[in-house]
Amino acid sequence: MGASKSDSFSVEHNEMASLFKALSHPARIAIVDYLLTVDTCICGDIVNELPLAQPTISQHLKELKNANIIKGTIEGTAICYCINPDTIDKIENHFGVIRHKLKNKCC
Amino acid sequence: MGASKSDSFSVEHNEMASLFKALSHPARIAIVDYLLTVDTCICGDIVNELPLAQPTISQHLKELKNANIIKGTIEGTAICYCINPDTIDKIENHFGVIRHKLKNKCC
DNA sequence: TTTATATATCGTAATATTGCAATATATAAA
DNA sequence: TTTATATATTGCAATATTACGATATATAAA
Repeated sequence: MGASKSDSFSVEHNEMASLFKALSHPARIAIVDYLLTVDTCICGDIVNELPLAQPTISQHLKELKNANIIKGTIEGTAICYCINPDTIDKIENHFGVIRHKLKNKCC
Repeated sequence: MGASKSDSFSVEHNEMASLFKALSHPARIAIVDYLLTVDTCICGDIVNELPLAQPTISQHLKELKNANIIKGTIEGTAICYCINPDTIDKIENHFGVIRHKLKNKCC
């Protein structure tokens, strides 16, 4: 085997797992962090910020985009990336539910 | 290649990535969800709840334990698993910081 | 049109993850 | 001690991820 049995789980569980998978690599955490640090959304220099080759960064950006964690809009030759607040909401909400359920627990 | 270049990233970025990696599989999301659903922490029946073989579940539980997302204490022959609220705090705090930074952004 | 710059895609090697059968371990009950 | 029950570990095959060189694409400037 090796493929995860995603068909066996609920849509919601799969959705949350996909979101977390997109955030499960330090380079992608660093990208999100960097996008939040710079003042504007015009971010053509992610490649210079991280110790990875350009194709590798492009691949990580694609995964973040596919997971709807970031959005990219074309600005001339560069691409402007920024965080998608809706997805952050979704994740925060997930932990809000966990927090709420934890309140009624023995530990 | 294939191994992620974790040495090249900050300890904090690696830590957050590890937490998300532990949550990046639908079975592990389902386990956390189930632990929050049952009334008590005595949870010997996770195997019956999920469509996976016992060794597979054991492996997923181990990953959640290694990431400090769940704790397990021995209760006779069974093991009592429950969520570690401290780790939930850590993740919520991470998104709190993101949320705060997003407030000062253009998009 | 040519050149420069920014990003994406392809192909591929190295490594990691997933899932499970078989087996081991450990405690409780008989 | 023997048997039953619960969980962990081992070993391995199938698949996924990571990283990057080479190359493609696309827009801007010269």
